[in-house]
Amino acid sequence: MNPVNTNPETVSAVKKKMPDESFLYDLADFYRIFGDSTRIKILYALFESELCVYDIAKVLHMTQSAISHQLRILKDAKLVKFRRDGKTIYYSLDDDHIVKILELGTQHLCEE
Amino acid sequence: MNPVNTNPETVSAVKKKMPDESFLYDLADFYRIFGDSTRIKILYALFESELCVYDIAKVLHMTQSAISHQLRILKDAKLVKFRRDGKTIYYSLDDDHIVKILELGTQHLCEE
DNA sequence: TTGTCATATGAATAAATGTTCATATGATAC
DNA sequence: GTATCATATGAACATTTATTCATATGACAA
Repeated sequence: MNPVNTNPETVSAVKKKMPDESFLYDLADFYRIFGDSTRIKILYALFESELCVYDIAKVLHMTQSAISHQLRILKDAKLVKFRRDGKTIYYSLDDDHIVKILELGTQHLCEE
Repeated sequence: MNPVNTNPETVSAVKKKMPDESFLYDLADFYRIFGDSTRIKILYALFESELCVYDIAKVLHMTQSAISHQLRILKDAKLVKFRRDGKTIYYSLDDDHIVKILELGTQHLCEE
């Protein structure tokens, strides 16, 4: 049950260099947002043009409520921003890193 | 219930430029792997050094079984590779994009 | 104010996911 | 062969999470 063939020096060396717990949790939270196809689709849609909530729903063939819930998550993570025009609210991408992150993921997928 | 103030031309234009459904699902699946703190920790640990399963468990203060389950996911996604040395199996990072992706996430988190 | 449009949100449900526990596999030493 | 070490895996459980439905909010028009 208790392994013997381990390397204690390496373990403590790696432990020392590990980032803070809280940072690693924040990082995982950040990537989790990209880990849902609906949110990925919203980001790709907004990559082309700012869109109101109902138009995003039409592009994705989903309900307004489902889109609104996901936009809230994207908004909290500061991945999208919005502006109001009368009754309509237009959403758009809020960060240049997003495009780069999506591109790197694409690269990884295309090299197999 | 049925909104009137939408933009049909924009909707169809965005629809045309949207990537394939299957690609977007694959992309979400890829990012979902980064969206768990245990897997993020494993990746950061391997960033320093190749490690056997039980030493990863010691670094993260988790059970061997939990680590092994997560390594399977990372292996299937081709984010880690392994080599056998006798009874021991050493895991290491398998892709340069991983480091870049982790760096971009870090940048995003640090600019708030 | 009243009515309508656009969006947001709370509760409920169903599905996905991570960890634990027990056990299996696979390699080495005797 | 048997025993032991290192890792893998299946099933069960608990937690998280995405969508739906109904309803609330908030802005504009009449």
